[in-house]
Amino acid sequence: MEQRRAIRIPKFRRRAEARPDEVLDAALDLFIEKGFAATRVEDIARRAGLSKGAVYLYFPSKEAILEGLVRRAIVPIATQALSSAENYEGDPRLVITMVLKMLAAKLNDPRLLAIPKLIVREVPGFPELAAMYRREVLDKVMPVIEKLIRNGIDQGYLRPVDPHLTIRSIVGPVMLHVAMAEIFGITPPDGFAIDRLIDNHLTILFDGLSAPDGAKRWTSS
Amino acid sequence: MEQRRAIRIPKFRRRAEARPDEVLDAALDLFIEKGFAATRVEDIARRAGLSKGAVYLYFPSKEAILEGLVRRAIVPIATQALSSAENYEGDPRLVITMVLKMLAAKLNDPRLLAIPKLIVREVPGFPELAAMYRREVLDKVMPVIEKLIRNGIDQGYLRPVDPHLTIRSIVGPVMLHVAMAEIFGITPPDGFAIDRLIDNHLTILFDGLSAPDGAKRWTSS
DNA sequence: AGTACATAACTGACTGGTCAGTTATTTGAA
DNA sequence: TTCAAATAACTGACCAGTCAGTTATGTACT
Repeated sequence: MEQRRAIRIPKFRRRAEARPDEVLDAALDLFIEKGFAATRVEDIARRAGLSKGAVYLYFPSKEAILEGLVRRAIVPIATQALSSAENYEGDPRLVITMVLKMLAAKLNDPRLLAIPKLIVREVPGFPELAAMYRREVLDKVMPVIEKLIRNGIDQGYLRPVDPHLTIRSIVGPVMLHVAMAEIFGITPPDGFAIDRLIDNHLTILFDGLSAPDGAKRWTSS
Repeated sequence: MEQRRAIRIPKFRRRAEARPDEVLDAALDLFIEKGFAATRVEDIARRAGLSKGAVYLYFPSKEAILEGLVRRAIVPIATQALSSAENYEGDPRLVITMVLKMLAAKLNDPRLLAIPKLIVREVPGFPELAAMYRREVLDKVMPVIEKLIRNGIDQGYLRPVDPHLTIRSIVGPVMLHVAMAEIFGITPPDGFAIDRLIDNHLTILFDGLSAPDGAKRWTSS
């Protein structure tokens, strides 16, 4: 009808392979803003420049959109993290430092941070989501870290700890830092400060909280 | 259960001060089971032995039920944790150990664990909930722990770390352990094992992950 | 080049069901 | 007899998913 000048906006695009990604982008924006339950499929459609019906040409249900979203965001990160740590032989503290810093960088991007938030939030009503995340990410990443720790112990870099449980000691503080900032808005006085957090955390993680002088080695129970 | 003979179950109870608590109990059960959004007010009423309308005699809205629930569960715990740690002067590692074990015990109770889960889940659609939790719990508990750490440093028990950030190093691993078990069903081979986790965590927290021999003190960056 | 048919891409009104909150009415304790 | 306590039927709004119809694009034939 009206194409004013040179450029025309095509209304249909045949072979529209880009569409699913556009829908996913729009959905992520809205899920971040209002959460899964509170965003209507029609809103997603609108933002993607489509009608509601068209969305259902690409995704069978609203949940499928969420699942697609998570899968798209997750898989590349998991493989990246894996490549850093796999087949590494040396001081595991170097890899742990690297991986944590990489993780922190990722978590600075709101669009990536949104994914774990969505998972945590929607799990009760959508268990397959957690199952997928576990299958695609955790079941791949955790064994690698575990092996890293085990090697570190065998080679005398680390004290003999439980490798499986120690994963929580490595990652937990970072997660809690993010969660506190996100959920309760609790940050250090100088802002999010994730780099300072990681430095502080690594110091404690590797060398312990106890003062070296006068403090006997700690024994639990 | 049902009494056939002498005693009769009064159908109305005037001045029913017990009612709000009964509604809260019922609501908690259902929120644990299906989450906030998916439980209907009528279900809550039914389980409390009331009609839907009656619930609205005691609570102005569904959200008010959630808020009441959280407040009722939270406040006693916060004060209890506080009394353990306040005005303590001595090796802070003892208190930290105690508080973590107490925390772990609490988190074993599904009805208590449900509260933070509900908060995390419902924050996006109900920010006052997070604000309340922060006001009533975190803003009271965190400064106490921070002071504990500061004292520990001053008295030579602990190395000089950032007290505010170190809170995450203390609590984070426990939280992550719980979260992993709850959300993804990931536990050690021998079950939830929170006690073993805490032992492993405290060892690392106080004495560090590094092997004492041959390993130079860790310096970040 | 123009015309006709084919089909992929898309639309938006509609349906069926759900559910928070309201209200007219009933119950029973005092 | 009175009235707070409780009920059950009702209202209004919402929204995921459907589908009959529309529009843009491709193709084949002349």
